Amino acid sequence: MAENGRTSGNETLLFLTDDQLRKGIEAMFFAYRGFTADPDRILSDKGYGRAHHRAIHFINRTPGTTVNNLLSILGVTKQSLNRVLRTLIEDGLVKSEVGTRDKRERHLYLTATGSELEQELSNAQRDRMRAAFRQTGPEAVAGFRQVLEAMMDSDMRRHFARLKETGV
Amino acid sequence: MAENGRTSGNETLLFLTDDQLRKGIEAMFFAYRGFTADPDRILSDKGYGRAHHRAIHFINRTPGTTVNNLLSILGVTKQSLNRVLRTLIEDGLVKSEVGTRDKRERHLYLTATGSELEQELSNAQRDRMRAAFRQTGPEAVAGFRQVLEAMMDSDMRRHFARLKETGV
DNA sequence: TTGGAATGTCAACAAGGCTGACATAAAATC
DNA sequence: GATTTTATGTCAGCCTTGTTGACATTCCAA
Repeated sequence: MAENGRTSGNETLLFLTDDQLRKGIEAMFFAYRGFTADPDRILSDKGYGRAHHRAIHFINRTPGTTVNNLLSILGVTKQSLNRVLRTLIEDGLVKSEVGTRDKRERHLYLTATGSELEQELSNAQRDRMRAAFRQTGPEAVAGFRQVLEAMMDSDMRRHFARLKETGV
Repeated sequence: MAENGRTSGNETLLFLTDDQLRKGIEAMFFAYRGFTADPDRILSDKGYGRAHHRAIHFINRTPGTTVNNLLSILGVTKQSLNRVLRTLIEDGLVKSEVGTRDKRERHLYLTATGSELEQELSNAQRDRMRAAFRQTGPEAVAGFRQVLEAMMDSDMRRHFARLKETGV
């Protein structure tokens, strides 16, 4: 057994028992399904998938971002991202502009149509998150955010922290 | 704009601004990657994927569960689950027993080998969760769990609640 | 000038979702 | 007893989204 909920100082930490940790794990599993359910529905109507949503979300968040930066945020291969970007560009949701300083780079932006879809997706996702936040209150929300941030890999935490500063 | 962080009663709810909600959304995205990262590494070494992990996890949690029950927890099609179960049974990680009362049903159990893998996976996942819980403290953990539960679809919340009672 | 970085593209493949169709056995119902 | 429904398995085929490997282009930088 890896953990019994007690520290060496004999202080009982009930929230660290295997049982509590398992509940946290299962909560993450079930909640993530809810988290993606609404956008998934909207996307599948339009012939897109979760990968398109992710690309659209982060292009919206950091307009003009390069492909490489997006790759490192999304953690996929360039071939995989490229397939998604190609369809989004073909469909006129994303535009790709050759860099001025460095012409190798492509800077990515949402078009008006792309922004519309982004709004639709993020409204749906925010609605659910808002309901959950409202229902549980600010202290729960603070805890929620703290635990999630502590659970990230350091690379992802870096991206998250950078995005946090870019407020609306 | 869908939300401005104020109620009709003019009470400012800073944690409900679009910006706060967006941070919650991005936190979920990045944290889920961390959440699955360690098991994914272990699984890919053995030629399995996340789908196998999910099956193994819930068979371990409710030994003797039927295929139908597992389907409803996992939210996939029987064809999809069957493919995963078949390989797990062939590889001797899961055993399937015909029901005694209802002989149409198959009851699923982990074998000793299956239990070993389950332990390895859940230890890895718990290690990360434990580190995050320890780092943030019991109040944050309580909030984390509350918000996640509020974010679930009602079907999933039902499953979650049922599993919660089955303590270790 | 040469090396390396950023990007794109082509091909092939795998996991794991999906639908639809069909088979079987057993339970439930009429 | 006959019929219908349920639980499960299986086959075939499709889609999305991930992977690796190979190769071309462009262009910055040493």
